[in-house]
Amino acid sequence: MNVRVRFAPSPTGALHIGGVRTALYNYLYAKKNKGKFLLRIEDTDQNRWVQGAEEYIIESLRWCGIEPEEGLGYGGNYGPYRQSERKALYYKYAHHLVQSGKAYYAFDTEEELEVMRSRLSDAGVAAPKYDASVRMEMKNSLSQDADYTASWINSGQGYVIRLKVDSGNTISYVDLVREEVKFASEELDDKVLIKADGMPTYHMANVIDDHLMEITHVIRGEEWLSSTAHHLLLYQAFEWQPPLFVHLPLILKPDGKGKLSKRDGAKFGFPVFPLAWAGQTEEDSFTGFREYGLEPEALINFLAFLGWNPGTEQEIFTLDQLVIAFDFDKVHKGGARFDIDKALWFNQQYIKQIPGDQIAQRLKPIIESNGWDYNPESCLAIIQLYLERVHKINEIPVQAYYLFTELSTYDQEAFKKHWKPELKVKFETLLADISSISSFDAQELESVLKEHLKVIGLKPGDVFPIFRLALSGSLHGPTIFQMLNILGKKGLERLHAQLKIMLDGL
RNA sequence: GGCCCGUUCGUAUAGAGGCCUAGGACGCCUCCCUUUCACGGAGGAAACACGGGUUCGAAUCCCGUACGGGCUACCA
Repeated sequence: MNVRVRFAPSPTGALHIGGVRTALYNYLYAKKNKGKFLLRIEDTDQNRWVQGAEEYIIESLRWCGIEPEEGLGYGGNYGPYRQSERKALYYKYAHHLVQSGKAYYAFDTEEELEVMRSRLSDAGVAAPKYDASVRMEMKNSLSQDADYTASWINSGQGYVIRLKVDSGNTISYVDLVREEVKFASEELDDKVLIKADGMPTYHMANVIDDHLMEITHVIRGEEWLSSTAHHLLLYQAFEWQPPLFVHLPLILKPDGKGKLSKRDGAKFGFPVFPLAWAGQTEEDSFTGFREYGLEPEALINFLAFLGWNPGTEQEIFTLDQLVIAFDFDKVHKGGARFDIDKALWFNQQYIKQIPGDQIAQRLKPIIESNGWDYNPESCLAIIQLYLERVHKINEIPVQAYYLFTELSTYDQEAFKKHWKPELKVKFETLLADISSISSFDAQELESVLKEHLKVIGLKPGDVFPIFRLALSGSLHGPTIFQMLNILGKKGLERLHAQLKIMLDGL
C-alpha cells in the first residue's frame, strides 16, 4: 500500500503541543512506510479563522524538523489544500447525497432546535439529538413535501444538509491502536454536513478530502474517536473504501485533570506551544518551547515518548531512529501527562552533544544584546564549564553572567555565615601575596593558591567559600580556579574590591 | 445524564498466562567523588485501582464496580 497520511489542523491560533505530537506520529508513520506526509488546512469555520495561524503551523513543523512534503505551502497534485478553497466541491458531494436519499435539507432555526432539545430532555431523554426518532417532527425535506422544500430553498432562507442516519445498525471498525470499536447507530445524530453559510462541517470536508487525497491512514487525537462512526457512515453513503483509523491518546495536564490546553502554560509554568504566539491580547499571547530554550530534537524525542515507547531501554532517539522504531502497536491507549522535568532531562542530554563553538555562535547575539563583550575564547571556556550544570543553553548566560560582565549582587547571608572576622588579617596577607600572580592556568593557580594558604595558615574551607562569593556572588558553580582562569587579572581585582564591599556590608 | 475510551511506582513506561521477589528512566532520598554546585558512580523509598471469575498458575484473559478522560454544536 502506498501510504499517504495527513496532518489537518484548523488555523484557529497557535498550534498546540498535542497537535505537534499528532503531526509527529503522522510524519513517523509516513517515513517508516516510505509514504507521503501532507498538510491540509481545515478552515471551514470562518468565525474561528485567525490571521497568521497557517504560517505559524508551517513554521512550527519546520522548526521541529517534521516538514510535510505535500500540501499547503508544499504543492502537490491533490490541491487545493485549504478547505475554504474547496467549498464548491463539498456542496456538490452533499447534493449528490441528498439525491441518493442519504442526506436531506433541514430548515430548522436555532430556536426550533433548542425547543426540540428541551422538550426531549423534559420527557426524560438522556441525550436529546436530531435523529431518526424526531426527524419527521422537524422542518426538513423529509417531513415536508417537495414544493415546500423547493420554495424554501428558492426563497434564499438558510438551510443545512444533514446526514440521514438510520437506526438499528452497528458501526464498527478496527482501530490500529484501540482494536475493535463499535457504535450503535441509535446513538448517532443526523450530523450537519453543510452549514447554513454553505461551508461543510469538519466531518463532511474531512471525509471527502481524505478520500480525494487518497489518504490511507487517518491518524488523529482521541477527541475524534466518537465521530468516527459518522465518518464511516459517510464513506458508506459515498460507497467509498474508508481509510484505516488510528486514534492517539491525549496529552493531559500535569495533574491529569483533562487534556492540556492553551492556558495551562501560564498555569503550570511551561510552554504548551512550539513557538511564541503573539495574539490580539496579552491573554492570547504565549511563549513557545523555542523561546523557552528547548532544542527541537529534544522536544520531538520527548513528545515521541508521550504515548509511545520502543519496547527497549533506549530513550535517546534521533528523528531517523524514531522513524525506524516507531509503530502503532507500541502506542498506548491511555492519556499521558505532560512532565516538564523529563523534557528538560532530554534537553540536557541533547545540549551536551552540541559542539562548543556552535553553542558559542548561538550565545554571541545574546551576549552582545546584553552589552557584554564577546570573546570567543573565554565564551568557549565558559560553555565548557557550564554545559553540564544547565538544562538549557539559554541558562548559561544567566548563571554564568559574572564571567561575562561585572558582578551585580552576592549572597549576603552566605557571606555572614562563612566569614570569620578573626581571619581578616590573614586574608589581607593572602590577597597581597597573590596579587602578583600572572599565570592563570587553573591547575597552576590551584597549587599556587594552596601553597600560599599553607604558608599563611589558612584552611581551604575558610577561604574558598569567601573567594567564591567574591568572584561569583553565590556558593555554587565551577571551581574558583576555573573562574579565575577565565577572569584573569580582573578576577584578582574583583577579589579585592568585592571583599571590601562585603566587609563594608557587615 | 448518555455513548465511547482508558487505568502498572509521583511521572512517562517495560510487561502478550509461569522468565515478576514486577524491570529500567525522569523526579525524590542516602552515600562516594569534590572547597561548593553540577557531572559521574553506588545504593534506597516508591506501582499492577477494587471485587469476582477462568486456570495447576493472572499485572497479563472474562465480568462487574470504582475512578479518570473524550464526545455529546450549523467548533474543529
